[in-house]
Amino acid sequence: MARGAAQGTLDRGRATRDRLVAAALELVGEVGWSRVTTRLVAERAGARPGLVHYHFASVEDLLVTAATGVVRQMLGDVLGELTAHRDLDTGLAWLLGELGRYTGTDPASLLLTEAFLAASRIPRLHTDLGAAISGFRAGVADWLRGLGHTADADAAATVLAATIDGLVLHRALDPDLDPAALAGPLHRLLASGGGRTTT
Amino acid sequence: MARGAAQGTLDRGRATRDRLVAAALELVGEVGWSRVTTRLVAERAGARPGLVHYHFASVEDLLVTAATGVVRQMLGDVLGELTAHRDLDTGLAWLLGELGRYTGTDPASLLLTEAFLAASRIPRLHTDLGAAISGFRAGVADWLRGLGHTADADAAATVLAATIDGLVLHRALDPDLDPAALAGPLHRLLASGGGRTTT
DNA sequence: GCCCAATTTGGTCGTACGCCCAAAGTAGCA
DNA sequence: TGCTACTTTGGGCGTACGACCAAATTGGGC
Repeated sequence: MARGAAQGTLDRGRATRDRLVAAALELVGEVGWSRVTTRLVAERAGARPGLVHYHFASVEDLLVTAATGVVRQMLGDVLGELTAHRDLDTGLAWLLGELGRYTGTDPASLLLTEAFLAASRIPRLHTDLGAAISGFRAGVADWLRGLGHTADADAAATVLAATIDGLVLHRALDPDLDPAALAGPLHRLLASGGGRTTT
Repeated sequence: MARGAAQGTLDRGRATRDRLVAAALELVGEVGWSRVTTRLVAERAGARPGLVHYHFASVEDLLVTAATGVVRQMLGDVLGELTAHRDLDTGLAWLLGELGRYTGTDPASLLLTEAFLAASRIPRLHTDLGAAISGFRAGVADWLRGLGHTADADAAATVLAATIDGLVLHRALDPDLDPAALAGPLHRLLASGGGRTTT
């Protein structure tokens, strides 16, 4: 669809395509996944409606492409920064601070939830998103093991990943919910020592 | 809109209204909140499209009414059964077993997530759902305090509530995710003792 | 057995949608 | 400079939607 010829023209097409993707991402957060339309994307991207169907097979194709890319990058960035911390306290503090930046009602938070939901009805998105989440969990588990968590790093990482998304969800309904106030319970969750790890 | 007259006719109207609500709930899970249409609800309920706008001001009004009712009842039931357990171990085991019944792709799970998402764009739903969640958290915190959790019951309850919804979300993408395997970390999370509760 | 309010019917109106396509435009390459 | 592939334009087709309403129907109260 865009392969094997001149360079400059290809670059122009790529730039337009990227603008369409960016516009789609904004709109998913603003109006919701299923209310993103050909004409809406085109208007936001400063293009004609017909262009959308030149670059993408369908509106759904555009949305899946956009969502997969941005979620993968988001999870990758968080994992990279989190695992750069060499102890649980500072890592958790950073994570909770980062979580505070997502109010649950901003476009990025909504996009994440919309993508989860859409994945249950779109096989390709289901596969790609599942792989991204799985990778995130594995990375967190490795980080925990590196910090000396010997008992159930995989389970702890799974709970942490779910909790993060759950908090984004709940913060949308309760703006007063402060992630930083949850450090105590979460620290216990991620610590492997304590009185009950094997039984 | 349906007040102050004969009984039998009112009952008939109520029954029809209930059928519309039930149909709407099913469809939200099947096709998604924003793809539920007047005609779809009517067909599922075995009624004519015009009826929807006799009983409800709009399709959105119908969806908000339906979702608020069912989520409130769902949270109430879970809270009631959970707090009936008099120790952490059996309570947590029951909760994780119950969680196993929601695959994340069944209509009930999807409805919950759809409602969360829709609440960010519909003020009335935002208010009602926020109150329901807040009540759930408070109930869980009370339960924990009753079990001797003295340090940070509110924070622990908040994390637990978020984790539950997060797990429903993640299970939709990963059917192999077994809630029962997460008892260890979650038990640490909810226990108040341990080595780090005050600092 | 009649009356009237509650309920249901069946159809219409205007709008917006996704997808498609023929034609025009644009820019590297020979 | 002319060729060719890539990109963009602008409009059109068929479909489905939400909302609305006048007329018909139903059934309990008098």
